[in-house]
Amino acid sequence: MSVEGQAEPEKQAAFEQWPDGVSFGVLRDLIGYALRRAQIAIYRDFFATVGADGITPPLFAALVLISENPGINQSRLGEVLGVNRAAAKALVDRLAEPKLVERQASPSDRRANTIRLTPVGQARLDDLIRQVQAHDARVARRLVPEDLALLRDLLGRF
Amino acid sequence: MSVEGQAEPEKQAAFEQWPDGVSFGVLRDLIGYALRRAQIAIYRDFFATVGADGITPPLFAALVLISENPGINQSRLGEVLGVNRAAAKALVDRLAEPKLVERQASPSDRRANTIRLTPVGQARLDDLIRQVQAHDARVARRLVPEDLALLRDLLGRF
DNA sequence: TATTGTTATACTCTATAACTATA
DNA sequence: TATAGTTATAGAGTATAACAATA
Repeated sequence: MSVEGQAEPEKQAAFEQWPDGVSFGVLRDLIGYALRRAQIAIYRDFFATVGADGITPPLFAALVLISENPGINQSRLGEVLGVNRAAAKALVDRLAEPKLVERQASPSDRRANTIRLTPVGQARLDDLIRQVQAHDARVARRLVPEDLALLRDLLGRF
Repeated sequence: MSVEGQAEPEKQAAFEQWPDGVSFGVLRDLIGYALRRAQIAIYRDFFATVGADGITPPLFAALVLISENPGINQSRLGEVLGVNRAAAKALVDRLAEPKLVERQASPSDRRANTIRLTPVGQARLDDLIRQVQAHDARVARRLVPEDLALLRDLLGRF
């Protein structure tokens, strides 16, 4: 029921994995496209769960990697995440702005920064990890542990 | 060997699936992150194969769906692809500009456009399908058919 | 009232290219 | 020469919000 004079916010259409009544042609046979559709479904759940904090999947991954590898530099962080230096800098900027991470001059290489979490960042990450784990368990709820192990193995072959 | 006065274009660092020497912490256990890494690897191969034509994975998917469902309207196309109306319009615009698809007024609903491939678009898609199938087979080269069937089933459960 | 398409706007993600400082 | 970080720029992808036309 809409309040007079106020439009309802438009609801996002549900994402059906393979809707009926439409032909997918060759897309049905492409494993890359099956992966893409699964990813869309997972991202939607991620944003519904974690997104309110402004943390996106790439930012979450960066936070975890910085936490696990304190003192890592930006270029290496980018390599590990699969993005270039400029993109890695953008990620670190977005985490540094709210003071979740900080840059320090590297003692051994005056070109490089070392990146590490602040105490606030670590506390925040601890919370985020709980949220993301709940999200991950929810999207994988139809997979038993053996399925998950198998899936992990198969995905590792790309 | 660089020519004097000309810098080499910077090479993109290779994307190792799970590089050694760095700790992934909780990321190692999140199935959503395993999916994300597989997707990064697949996208890189897609762009190396097909990207020169300016066709991206979402545009390719839209082309196939329009081909398979001629006369589909933009809103429905968006629903099927998992994007909203505005994003669906942007995709159709990008395909209509080089005349791969065309909009026609719907005879039954004067609000709606029907979208279909042009002959040029269909010929182009036929070529693209060949390229994308080769790409898909290449990225899945370490998976036997039974693995692929299994993977498809597992991905369908998200 | 609800839906289709459109427009305006904004943000994330990512790349390329060129520059500075160091190595 | 090569590498780390930075800056400027650009483009893809996507969302929200509001509007007009039509259902």
